[in-house]
Amino acid sequence: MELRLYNTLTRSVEPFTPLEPGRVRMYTCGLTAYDYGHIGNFRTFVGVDILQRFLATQGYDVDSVMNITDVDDKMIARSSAAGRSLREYADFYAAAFTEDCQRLRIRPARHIVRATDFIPDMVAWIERLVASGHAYEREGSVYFRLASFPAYGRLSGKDLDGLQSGARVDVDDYAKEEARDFVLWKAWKEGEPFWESPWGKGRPGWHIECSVMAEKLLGAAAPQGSPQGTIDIHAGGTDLIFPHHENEIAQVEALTQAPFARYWVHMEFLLVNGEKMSKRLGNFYTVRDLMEKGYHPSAIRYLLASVPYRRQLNFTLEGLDQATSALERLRVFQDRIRRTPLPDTTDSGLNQAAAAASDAMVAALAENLNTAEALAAIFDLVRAANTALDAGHFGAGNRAPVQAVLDAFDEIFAVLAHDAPPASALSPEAVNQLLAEREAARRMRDWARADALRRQLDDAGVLVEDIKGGGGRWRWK
RNA sequence: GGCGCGGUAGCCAAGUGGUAAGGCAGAGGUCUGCAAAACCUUUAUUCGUGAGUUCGAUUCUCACCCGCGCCUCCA
Repeated sequence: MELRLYNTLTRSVEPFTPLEPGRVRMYTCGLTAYDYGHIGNFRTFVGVDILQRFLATQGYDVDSVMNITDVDDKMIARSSAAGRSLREYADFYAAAFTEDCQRLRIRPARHIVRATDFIPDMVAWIERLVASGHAYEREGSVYFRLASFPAYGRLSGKDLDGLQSGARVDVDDYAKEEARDFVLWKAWKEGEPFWESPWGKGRPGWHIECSVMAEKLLGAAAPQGSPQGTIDIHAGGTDLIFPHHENEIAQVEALTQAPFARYWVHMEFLLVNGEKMSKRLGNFYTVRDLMEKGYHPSAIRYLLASVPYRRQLNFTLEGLDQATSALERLRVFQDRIRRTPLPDTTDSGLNQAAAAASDAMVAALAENLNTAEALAAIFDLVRAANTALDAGHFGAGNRAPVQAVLDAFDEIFAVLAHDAPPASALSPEAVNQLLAEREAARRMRDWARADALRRQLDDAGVLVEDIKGGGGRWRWK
């Protein structure tokens, strides 16, 4: 089914078709590795993950790149304050980022790249910008000459004149021709890490990193006959539209004379108590914070995924509780259809409902990734199937079709598998031992002992459910 | 001030020019030794406010009110 995507460039939902049939070249602005990512950051990455997973299920080969910025002002300041090298510091938070992505089941981009591994490419690109008159050197720094790129501002809808008058002058940037010009290469300052360049020691500006890595790994692979340098999708958080993505466009298009990206996809913000979650405001939760409070990464992912990406999501612990409960419903259902002994029959109406749910889910996702509507389709099927199970209509012939819908759902949402149980958890053997004792007590109608054992298991995080006719099941809470 | 997103039940949230999906929570019931899970019933005469267009608007138009974001590093 054809995907329709909102494109910031045109401010409308458009049918998506990649330049090269069957292959999507996509770049996502990742994290600056100066601290743990918070769940606001991960909202964007879960959104991107869902987009990429959906494209994959539609048969596309998704050639994706995500960068990790490993040199910037904050990192330099923090790493030196911590008495560690920039590289060491970046490695630590890059590893933490990878770990959090795994917990949240974010599939890694095909290429995860570090800015400092591409410095020579950045220098070369800046040299070309200087040579073509789009950039100039001042006192060892290089700036992009905005006056040379009239198309600036198209993505964000910014008025250039307004920018010019409104711009504040950074103390570092006194040498710029115009206040609105942005830095491509920063001259070295005492005590900072540096790389050699034609303009002396220094380091790249933030914006040039993404442009150059995207162009090297994806733009250069544009298919025959299409504009060189053009990629299919560029994604990131909405706050990146201006100035970051605007600057990226300028840096690339000034040289290639071709569109940098055909679709710009921006994920809306996560709010906390009605305000943007940000490191600066200090109102953030990391995945680790929430895990310490007993929440599961899969529930975090569910919450982040359940609100369509173009809508601001106000994060609350109550919302996370709700997500936990909703997800539990899906898991219990999956357990139920896997484990319940079924009669050798088929409820054909139910299989039709499964097919309808599957179609509705795909259609919802195809319409600009409407995850809320996709979930509704799944819950409709869950209720229909539970009703059939209760009534004894759910037969062996229904198991595979219904499970297939859940599998298709989880291929995108990736929430059904259980999280790793806590390290302190009882071993499965210990759990089974206690369950067996409880079963024995129940057969003896020793309810006091049975209930005590159930409480003991409950305290250890194991939820016990009896099944009619004897036996039971359990799960981690 | 400019640009953008949004205001739908207690909470989260979908959606359409024709009379309100789904989830969570609550209440009652069925089932259960008791639970849990599941199922059934129930919870918005109404979609920020006002006006307009229309046979009919939550959905279109205009105005206004409110929340948030970007305009500076930021997912």
